[in-house]
Amino acid sequence: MLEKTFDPKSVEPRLYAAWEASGAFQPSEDPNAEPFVIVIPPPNVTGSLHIGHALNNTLQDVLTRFHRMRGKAALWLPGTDHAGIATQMVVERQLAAAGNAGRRDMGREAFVDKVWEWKAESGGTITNQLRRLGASCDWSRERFTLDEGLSAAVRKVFVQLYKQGLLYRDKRLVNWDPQFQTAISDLEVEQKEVDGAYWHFAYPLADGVTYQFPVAFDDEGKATEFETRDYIVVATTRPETMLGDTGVAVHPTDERYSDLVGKHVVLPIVGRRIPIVADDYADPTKGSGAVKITPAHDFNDFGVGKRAGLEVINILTVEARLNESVPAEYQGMDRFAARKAIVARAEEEGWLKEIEKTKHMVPHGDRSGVVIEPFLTDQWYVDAKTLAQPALKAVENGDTVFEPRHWEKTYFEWLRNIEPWCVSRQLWWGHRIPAWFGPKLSTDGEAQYVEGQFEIFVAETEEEALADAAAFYSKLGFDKRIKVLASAQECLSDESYSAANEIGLFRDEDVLDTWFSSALWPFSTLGWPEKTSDVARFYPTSTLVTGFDIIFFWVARMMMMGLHFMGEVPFRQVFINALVRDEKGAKMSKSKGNVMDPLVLIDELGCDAVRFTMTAMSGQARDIKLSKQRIEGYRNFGTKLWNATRFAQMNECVRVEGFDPATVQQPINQWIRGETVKTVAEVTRALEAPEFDAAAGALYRFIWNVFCDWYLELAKPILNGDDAAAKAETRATAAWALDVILKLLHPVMPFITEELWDKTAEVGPARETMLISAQWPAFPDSWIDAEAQAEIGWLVDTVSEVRSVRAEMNVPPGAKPPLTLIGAGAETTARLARHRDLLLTLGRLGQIDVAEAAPAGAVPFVLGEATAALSIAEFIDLAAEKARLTKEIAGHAGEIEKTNKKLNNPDFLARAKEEVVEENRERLAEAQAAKAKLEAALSRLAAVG
RNA sequence: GGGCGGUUAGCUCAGCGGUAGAGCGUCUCGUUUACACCGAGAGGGUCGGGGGUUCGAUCCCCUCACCGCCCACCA
Repeated sequence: MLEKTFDPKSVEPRLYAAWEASGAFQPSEDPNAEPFVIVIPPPNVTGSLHIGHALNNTLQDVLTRFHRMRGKAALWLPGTDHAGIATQMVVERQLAAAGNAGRRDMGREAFVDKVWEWKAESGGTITNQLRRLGASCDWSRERFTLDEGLSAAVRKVFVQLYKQGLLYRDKRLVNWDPQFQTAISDLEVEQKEVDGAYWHFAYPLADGVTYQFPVAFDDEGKATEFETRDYIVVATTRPETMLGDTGVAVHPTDERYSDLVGKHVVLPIVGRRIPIVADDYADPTKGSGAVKITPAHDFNDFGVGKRAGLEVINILTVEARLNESVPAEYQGMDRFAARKAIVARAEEEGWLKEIEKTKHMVPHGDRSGVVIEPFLTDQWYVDAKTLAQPALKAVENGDTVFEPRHWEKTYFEWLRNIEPWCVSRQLWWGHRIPAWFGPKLSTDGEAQYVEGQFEIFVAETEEEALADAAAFYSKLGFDKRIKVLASAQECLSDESYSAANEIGLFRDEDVLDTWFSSALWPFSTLGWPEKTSDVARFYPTSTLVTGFDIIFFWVARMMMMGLHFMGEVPFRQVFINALVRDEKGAKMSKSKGNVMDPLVLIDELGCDAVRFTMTAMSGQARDIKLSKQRIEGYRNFGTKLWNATRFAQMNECVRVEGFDPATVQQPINQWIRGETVKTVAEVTRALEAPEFDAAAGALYRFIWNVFCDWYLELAKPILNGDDAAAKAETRATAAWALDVILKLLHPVMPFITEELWDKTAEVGPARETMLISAQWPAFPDSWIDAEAQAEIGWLVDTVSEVRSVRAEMNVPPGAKPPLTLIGAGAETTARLARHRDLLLTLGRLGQIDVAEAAPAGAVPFVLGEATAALSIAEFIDLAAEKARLTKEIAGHAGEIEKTNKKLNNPDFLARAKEEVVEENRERLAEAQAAKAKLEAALSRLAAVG
């Protein structure tokens, strides 16, 4: 006998181990089995399972289990991401906490070793947590973005893109993160609104130049008053950058300044003469209309500088301190300290004209949280624009479909406006860039280094790079030995070249953006570039389930790389799941303290409850507001199923070998057979779509409101009755329906269903497989019996009406009043005869009669063509009953009026579909009949009262 | 400044051209031998405002308002 409630804590680990041991997580080897493949969005190896993972991975597992049960070769391929910056940060922090040397003191090799050590110890956290969620991943295929095979894939991709001209090195402004001292991509920059100011500076004109500046205007906006100025005003939100100014720009059509173009100003503090140039970028309506230009530290200014041929002066160090290009007193100063110092100096010297407080958007690093600096460096870029074209086309023509569809717009929008992707990072933890630099040598006469310039050799291995270099240099006439040196410094030293008669190469120090390796995930995990059977069988994958926050970071890039290297989309469908928020709709964050830990929830309420909640709520477009109460409700749902099974067990509802539901005779069994078939169809349809919430809803309603609330209640009289045949049939049907329920519910609630699958096999025929490997049900529509549906529908209505009247009239539960049917047709009379016992029990009735007229003092209600009357004279409250009847009549009257209006409208009759018109006619007739009956009852009542 | 969502019962959300739904909460009743993590019943909505299309609009179109998110180099 089952315990009174399900105990998830003891069951979950046991069943998970059993599933894994059974080999069910691995895809079927059957060559005829159609593959169904999901690659997991690899969580950061530093991560731990949060509620978003719980949602995302539940949905993936639901799909995987569903398709597995449908006989597909289901593969859910798991793995983790090395997460460059995040992981490096974690380990650095840990080193610091333990009082160890920092990474720069340790050196690269030692530090990277440390990270691997950390990974070996703690890297398994998240995958173990996925197991607790019940994730049926094929762990034998688990991958890591930095493992041997994936590294080979990364190298191959890098080299090929380079050779195809789709990956190149370029010197341009990048988003520089001074905290991590690395470049980051546009996507890793977050604009945040902060309090700031426009500081208006007056830059003095050089060479004694003056001009007339308008200060008063008439109604038409014409200048009426001028003042003579020997300065030009510029505004800035970043005063410290003025030390790197190399020009002032005004708009070419701005008459106020037209005489000044070509003149110069003398930059305060620095004393540099810098030109005033005309450029469309300057907006005459903003500020003074004149703008200072700092090409090395502003993306716009960089463009202006290029067009106007201005000097580019970098004034910052990698830590965003002022460097040696600024006057000595400011060197080494932090950028924000410098800002204050410059403003103070400007005020003191009188060239600070105004401070205008404002809020403005400032770029911040998404991981470091510090203000990003535009910084001029050499970096590697991927020509994303070119790669984006096939990725756009593939979604445009439906090779890959987003669900919900509207996310495609977001995808298009980004890809159509895509910028080159900066893929190099000045970090240590990651895929080291397979590029080697050699000296640029002058080719006329004696070998000479060309200062600061390099030849680049991109190759998958050092040997290849050396060979490439040897070929290259010998072609130029330098027949030297080529060797790889440890550092750039060594390589640059002329002595080593001259003395040893060799050319030194050094490998690029940088690593690749983590997303570079993630972009290859759908094929690299299958073994590419090796020609593995997995690649052949499982690419392209079926469905990708992920959050909208990484459509750009990940989805779009996988599309680009997948199409480019595999010639096919990486997945057929992208299911975008919502973002989980707290019950008030706020984003969960540790700092807000509103985080719901899925593992705690699993501990408290069971994994199945958490999973069902995630599935049921996944329909929400953008946000899921999660409350614990909701999860409790679904925990209760599990308990309900548990107890229904317990009831079945107590009543010896045992599965019968060879039982054929098609042959059942009892109306309730025919009926539940039909309801079961309908539910199978609906759940199957919903999971195919996938519409997870629809699947969960159908399961919930069927199991609770149909199977438990009605079928089991209707079965009770038979199960307790004397009709042995009916009893046996009902037992077998109940067991059958329960089996179907377990199968249908298994993808969403795997643990409780597997446990019940096992427990219900203690008697009856043995199970051939665990539920996880059982076959998904499918039944013919012919099993839906219209007559049984109608009959049980009538039964349910009758019981509901009786209960409703009893409750409204406050009839004590113990009272067993008689019920009289008046005007019942042959069919109703027959149904009554068949289900008399049921009606007596469920309606708590004393007896049921068929009569010509209602007995005196009976409370009437309409039941199809008949009227039913409940004899409860002793409990009747005349006023209450009058009120009840009056309200019912009013309801029907409203209905009649509305329907009449429609049916009297010739346009409606002429244009509406015939079945709609017919439906309205029926509705009218029914309402009229019901109203008449109730009115008669009301008048009888009035006569009595 | 562009783009995308949302606005339906007290709360959280389904529905998306033909009689407004669910869960939770509320109220009433109930220890009937599966389940109080339960059962029975009830109340509760001019489907954000305004136009339009249609025989008919919560659903389609336009417009406004409010909420949220994403993208964007404006001093």
